[in-house]
Formats: sequence, structure tokens, C-alpha cells
Amino acid sequence: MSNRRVTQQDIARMTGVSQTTVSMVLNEREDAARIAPETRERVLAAIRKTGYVADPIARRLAEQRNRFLGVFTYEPVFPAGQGDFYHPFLVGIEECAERMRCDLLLFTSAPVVDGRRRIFHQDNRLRLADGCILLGRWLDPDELARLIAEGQPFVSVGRRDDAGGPVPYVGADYPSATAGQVRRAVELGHRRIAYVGEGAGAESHADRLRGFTSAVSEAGITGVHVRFTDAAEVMDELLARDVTAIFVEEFADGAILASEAKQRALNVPDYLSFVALGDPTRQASTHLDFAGFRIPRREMGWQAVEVLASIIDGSGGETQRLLPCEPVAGATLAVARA
Amino acid sequence: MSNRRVTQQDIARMTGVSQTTVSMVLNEREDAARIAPETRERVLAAIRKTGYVADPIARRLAEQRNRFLGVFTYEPVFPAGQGDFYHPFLVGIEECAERMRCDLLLFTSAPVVDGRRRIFHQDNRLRLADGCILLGRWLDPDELARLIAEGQPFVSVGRRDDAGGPVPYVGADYPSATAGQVRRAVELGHRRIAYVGEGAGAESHADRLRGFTSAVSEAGITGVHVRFTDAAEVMDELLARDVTAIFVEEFADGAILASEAKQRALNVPDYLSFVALGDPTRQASTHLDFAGFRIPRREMGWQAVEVLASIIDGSGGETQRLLPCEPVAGATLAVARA
DNA sequence: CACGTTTGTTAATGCGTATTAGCGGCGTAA
DNA sequence: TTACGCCGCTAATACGCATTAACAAACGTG
Repeated sequence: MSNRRVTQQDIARMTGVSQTTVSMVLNEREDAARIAPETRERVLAAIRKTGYVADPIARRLAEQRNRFLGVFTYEPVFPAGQGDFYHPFLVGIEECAERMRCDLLLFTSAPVVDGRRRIFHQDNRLRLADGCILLGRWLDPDELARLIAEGQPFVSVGRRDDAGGPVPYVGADYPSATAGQVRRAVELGHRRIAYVGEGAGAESHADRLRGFTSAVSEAGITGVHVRFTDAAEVMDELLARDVTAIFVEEFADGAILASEAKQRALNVPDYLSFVALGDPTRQASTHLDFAGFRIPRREMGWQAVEVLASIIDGSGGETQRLLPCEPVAGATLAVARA
Repeated sequence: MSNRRVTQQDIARMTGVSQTTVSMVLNEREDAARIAPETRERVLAAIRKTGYVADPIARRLAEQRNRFLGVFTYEPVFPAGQGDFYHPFLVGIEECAERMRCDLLLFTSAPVVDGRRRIFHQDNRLRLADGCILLGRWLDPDELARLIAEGQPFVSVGRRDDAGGPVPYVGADYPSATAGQVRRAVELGHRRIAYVGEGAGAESHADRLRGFTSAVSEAGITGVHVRFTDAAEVMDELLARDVTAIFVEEFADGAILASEAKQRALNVPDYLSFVALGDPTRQASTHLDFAGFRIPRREMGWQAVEVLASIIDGSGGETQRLLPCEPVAGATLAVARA
């Protein structure tokens, strides 16, 4: 028995019609050609019997689409560690893809160079999909620029700066969310607050710092920006600057700083308040219920697929969306100490 | 300006050679044909100038294989809930697929009928992949039989009974692992032990009970099989039967029964020992460190891809593998009470 | 000089699909 | 009777690449 895939030609031979007729029946092209109901039934019967499915590769070559949505991540899609940051995005992506009757193609074949995957390489398979979702804290601007230049349909999950053109994205509105937390702190009497983190590099970090800075200046209070290095060192500096509330870019750093505070017998939140600007992205163990906000990751994944679909079928519409983050009251932000 | 992609034909025209020559240069087919170094350089120069990349679609069409591995699950691949049972399998699958330079195709488009997805349906896209990994506690025997009958390359993660023929699988050796735990209990003086669970239906359940039963009879002790209904009810029965150790098929049921024991002030493990036959598959919160074994889920995923690859390229070899489970000492199995 | 052999290149073909142009046969109106 | 349109279907082609067979030219070898 031949292991070859069944083709339209096979179906055609079985039913004594031409390959064209089989294609017509499959695509229900009533406009292009009429098929006698009797013939159509014969063809359909053969298709059912053999379990024939159109080869997506050939189909894409001929008609330029195959109902595949590509998913590219710089790290493995299924991380071995816990605290899986990508997971909620993928839940949303899968849900929307399912609704659109598309299959998900994970580009696991992308080779790793210098510790991370690359979109463009010798055997670039990106075009196997109709369009592509890009996931990752940071995306290489050069690769983004090339995607845009080549006109490949894609959407980034997370806001991206222009890269030789506007980048389609569905991101979280970090500036507003961060500013909201700053205002909350101000209402609670905080007048000297700190931002601990890079505040640069990845767009998501820059956005947080931007929201922080503008809200601080608007409220007329003092904002301090400190990079995270060593817990003791950072804490020394923050205390020296008489800060009453600490905004951490990374949840995990917040957990570390809070435990440092505990070691020094500084009460959280009475002496020192904490705000975590988003969900944990790294493994972080803490019993604290951090104040901050929740990134709508599932919704972001869902909407990214929506935007991608609109790009693919050229229906236009806004290709850059910022989604609001849900504030979390938490238990680490209290009235500022006297 | 035309937005069309650059093709080999374009390169050929630019350099005054044939499309074949361009293809030869690209694939470095020294064996098939020799290219003059001077010609090769001219072609390469044009390629560099235009930034040409081979169209993967056309390439796969000519090569007659996709380098897609399909992944089918009856439930969504990315479950919304925590305690994600599939995840470790997928980690292994992805790792191996990456090594084989294959992409993963998730059949998210499979429609849900009667509360679960089906492999076979109107618009069956299974053949889109070169081969397919099947994931799930339970697989429909009819669908398995059809897969075999149609000669579709596939591998099940988890042992499956014959379905009109031997089913290729990579499973966990539940009988041995369970028997090992029984022997451990016997060594600790247990003489009346219970198996709580279905022990039938899914192969993984039947396998556990089989291992339990044979080890019990081999040791000449008394084994009791009880289905899990209501915690109090089950506990009544087990105590009435004077059981000293409880083997639970489902981790979550073990957690429930242990808390029932605690309510009755029965000490675990001194009065009552517990063995969980595998990792949690449902959400289960417990502070107990259960005795039992660990299912090598990641390894199973990895090896399933290996077996699938050997089936696809027809290199033969064993298509049914059982992997050993790592015993876990835990803290719930102790010397039997007097 | 007839006859291989090696070298560099190309024409032709196939992969599986969608699409376009058309072809006979038939009925109907001019 | 001719002209025209409709019906049901098919031949031919394009898509971009890889592969195979073949070919022309240069180069020995007896």
C-alpha cells in the first residue's frame, strides 16, 4: 500500500472526473462553474471515503493563504520552569484562533543563535503561516524593521516602538496603570516615592517609567529612579532618600526588597509601602499580596489575533491597541508614615 | 514598483544564468553539478544585493514534506486553569521538535462535538502535518482504529490498548511503578491495603490497578478495591475493612481522603498510610508530601516525537515504549500500625 | 581521428492546488 | 436554418522550487 497522501487527482480518477472538477466541488465555486448535483455527490462520497484534505502547502502556493496562524517566541513556547509568563497570552491566542477556525503553528524550528531564537535565518519558515503573532518582552528592532519592509502580516503582543514604520501591536497601557497607582499613593499621603527598575530597554519598562515620571511631576511630589542591583544597597539608598513608597518594575524584585525590609524590621506597609507594576514574570515566592495592577494577558492574546486577522484580510482598522490594566488594591500600600 | 517577492527566476535573469543554476548555488549541490566559481560568485552577489530568501512554501511543495508535527488534544492545549497536566509533555515535545527542526501544529481548529474535540470531522486537517502526537487521558478507540486503518503516522502519549491493530505509544510503566509501591508497603508491615479509584476505563487507570492486584497477590496480602464516591463513605468502608494503607489512583482524591482522616483525628501516616499513584492531574491543594511516584511526562513527550520521527521516515524500530516512573519516598507511607 | 570523459550549464518535469479560458451539446429565439 | 446563450465539464496554466536528464564544449587517450 502506498503511503502517499491522497490528492485531488486521486479523487478525480476514482470518480472519473477531472481534477478541476474536484477543486470546484471542494471550494463550492458555484459562480465559476456549475456541477451537476449527481457528480458533486459522487465526488463528495470519494472525499469522505478517503478522508482527503487539501494540502495546505500547495494551497498556499496557489491561493496564498492556508488558515495557519504562526506564533513566534524568542524563548521556547512551553517554558520548562514554572511561573509561565507566556501561558495566559497563549490561552487567549488559542481561544481566538479556535473561533476563527485557524490552526496554530508554533515556530519551534527556529534555530537558536547567541542564546535566542531568530526570526530570519537560512530556512525561514515564517511565510508558511498566513500571519504571525510575536511574543516576547523584547523584539529585535532590526527583525521588526525587516518584517515591516517585507510586508509580512504580523502583530506584536506588547507595544513596540516604530521600526522603520509603525508596528502593529496589542499592548497593555502601562503608563496609565502606573500613573493610577502613583495617584493612589499620593492620596495616601506619600510625597517621596521611588521607581526601582530599568525604565528603559524593553518598551514595557520604558512605558512604566514614563507613566511614573509624568504622574509624579503632575502631582508635584518627588520621584526617585533607582536601578535594581543589590537588595541591601538599593534599600540603603531608598532609606537615605527618605522614600515612603517603592514602585517596582519587576514583581520578583519587589519580593526581594520586601524581604530585605522585613530583615531590617521595617513594617510593610506601615513604614514602607510597595507597589508592583504588573504580574510576576519571573519565579517569585512571597506571601505578600502586592498592590499594583493586573496585565490583561489573555485579552491581549485574543485581540492580537483579531488585529492579525484584520491585517490579513485587509479590512483595515486600527492596528495598534492599548488595553487597560485592572488595578489591584493589595495589602502593601497604606497611608504614608508621618 | 512591484511588491512581488524576488524569485530564483529573477536572480537568474539578473545574472544571465538559468533558474536551475541559482537553485544549485543555493543548495550547494556539489554532487549533482559543478558550478564555475566565477558563476557562483555572480549569483551570490545578486542574491546578496536583492536579499533573496527561498520561499519555504514552494520549497516544501517540491520536497514533499512539511516538517510539521501535529499535536492533537481533546481539550484546549493551553488550559485556562492551573495545575496544567499537559504542560510537561509539551515541554518535551517542543524540545525534541526543535532539535529535529520541525514546527508544531496545534489543531486548534478542530470543532467541539458533544463536549470534546474530535479528530475526524468534515474539515479534517490532520493530514496537514507529516505526523501527529495524540495527547489525552482517554482517546476514542474508534478514532484510533481509523487512524491505524488509514495508515496515518501518529504516536499516542500514554499506553493504549489495541484498536484494530497495535497503537504506537510512549507510556509510563504504571504496573511496575504501582507494584513497587505495594512492595514498599508490604516491607513496612502493611497486610491490608486498598486501591481507591476506577481501575478501569482509561488505560492508565487499568494499568495501575493491574499492577496493584498482581503485586498484592504475589505478596500474599489482602487488597481491597474501592471506587471513590464520597469521602466519608469511602473512609467508613476502608476503616471497616481494617485497611492500613490507601493507594489512590488520583492525587486529588488522596488529598480529600487525607483531610477526611485528619478530621477524624486519624494520624497520617502512623495510623493510616497514603500512596498517590502519580502526579496531580486535577487541582489539589495539600500540605502533605505524598509517597508514590513521578510520571516522566517531559521524557514521554520527547520520546513520543522520536518514535513519530522513526515512523515517518520509515526507519523501523520499536513503536511501543514504556518508561519507568521515579519513586517518591514522601512522608505519607510509614510502618503499619500494630 | 574516432571515441570517451569531464565540466558547466540548461530544458524539462513534478509537487498539489486554484483559476482561466474554452469546448461540445443542447435549447431557444431570430 | 442560423445565431446565441446556457450547462456541465475539462485542458492548460501559474505558483516557486528541486531534481533529473541531457547537452555543448573542452580535454584527453588509444
